[in-house]
Amino acid sequence: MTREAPLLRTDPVRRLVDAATEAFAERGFHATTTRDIASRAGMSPAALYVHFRSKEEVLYAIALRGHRDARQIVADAAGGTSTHAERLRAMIRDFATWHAGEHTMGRVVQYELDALEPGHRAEVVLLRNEIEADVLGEIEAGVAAGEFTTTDAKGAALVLLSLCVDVARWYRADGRLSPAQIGDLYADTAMRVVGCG
Amino acid sequence: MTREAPLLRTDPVRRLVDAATEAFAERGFHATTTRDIASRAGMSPAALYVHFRSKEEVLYAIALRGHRDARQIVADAAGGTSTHAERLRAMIRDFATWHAGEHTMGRVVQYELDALEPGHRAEVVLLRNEIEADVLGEIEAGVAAGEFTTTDAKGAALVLLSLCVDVARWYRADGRLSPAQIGDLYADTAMRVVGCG
DNA sequence: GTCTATATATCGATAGAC
DNA sequence: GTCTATCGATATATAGAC
Repeated sequence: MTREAPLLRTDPVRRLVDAATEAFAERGFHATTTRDIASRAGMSPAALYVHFRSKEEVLYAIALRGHRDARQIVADAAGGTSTHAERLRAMIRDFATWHAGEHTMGRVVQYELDALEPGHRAEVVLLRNEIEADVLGEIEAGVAAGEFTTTDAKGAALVLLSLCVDVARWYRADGRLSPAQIGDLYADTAMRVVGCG
Repeated sequence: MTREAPLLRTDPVRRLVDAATEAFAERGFHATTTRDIASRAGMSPAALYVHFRSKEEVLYAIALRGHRDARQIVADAAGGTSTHAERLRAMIRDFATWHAGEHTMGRVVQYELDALEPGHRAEVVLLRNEIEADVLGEIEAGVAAGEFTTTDAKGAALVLLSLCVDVARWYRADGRLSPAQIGDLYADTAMRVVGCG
């Protein structure tokens, strides 16, 4: 059995990425200084450049991790249940819950993409397209199976994805609804939007 | 009859506000330089400070105008029709259409508020609360009148307002849907969400 | 009220010791 | 791999001529 990697808490790359995620979410990419990121990670200003070539590369690392996590959430929710209604419910519930619980990551992932270099941005857009295709595919399958009555599957997919993403904008930890409650509200809303039940 | 004000096109304050709105929407408040704003308005870097005390004051002027416009859109839509369903339809349709057609202003209004100084921010939040109260009030009135079947008026209001706001994030002029089509899609969605028809 | 020129501060990124 | 020190570029905002 091989040795484990160093503890996550002491992994400098992980510490820098986590620190940058918080900073970017609070103040935005352009308003965040590399000094601030390094300081939050308990390092000197120069330490960031040992692990990343630029501030933009830190954002790229965050965007990749965030989109891969989100994609996994949706893909996992799509498996394991039988009806299209239950699958769509689970997808929207978990995607909305993720944007609430991980709103710090979500805010960076959804609102700082324009700060990525074109090549990095294009890579991230591919992951976004996969998530959108997952949701649209489930709606269209439900319509084909007679579970949903909507005549505008694309419109319904647009509405539901937009709703989930916007949770990252307005969610506050001290608000009225918990992430799980938001997930339930949005799953119910999804059923109404596609015309189910 | 008194003289008219100077032509809008030559009003330097208006030119600076319009230039700043475009710049903030494209690159964000912090990434926009005062040189860029002045240059877009056809002025020297120093000219901005003749009309505004700081870059933040330009954002404040934009945020006030944007929120007042949006509030007016919703208030106007709430008048002139008879049923609560028609009123809510009109409110959501026009609010969504505004965020599409005025997506440049909408993006600044919805995503750059954190850059405002606390006092200015508080003022703008008051206007936002009025819009939210308008929508929630209409839903609750519709429920009381037996037009809507939802048992969660606050949840429905949250969902509908979030949907409309997020249009400013994803809308592109070269996209599949026109502002009017988005308005119709969202008005239909509103009826499904509150349980009407 | 607009300009040119610049004061002052701070940024991203690098150099070199350890 | 982390640090201190700093370079070069660029930012907001101001001074003073016209």
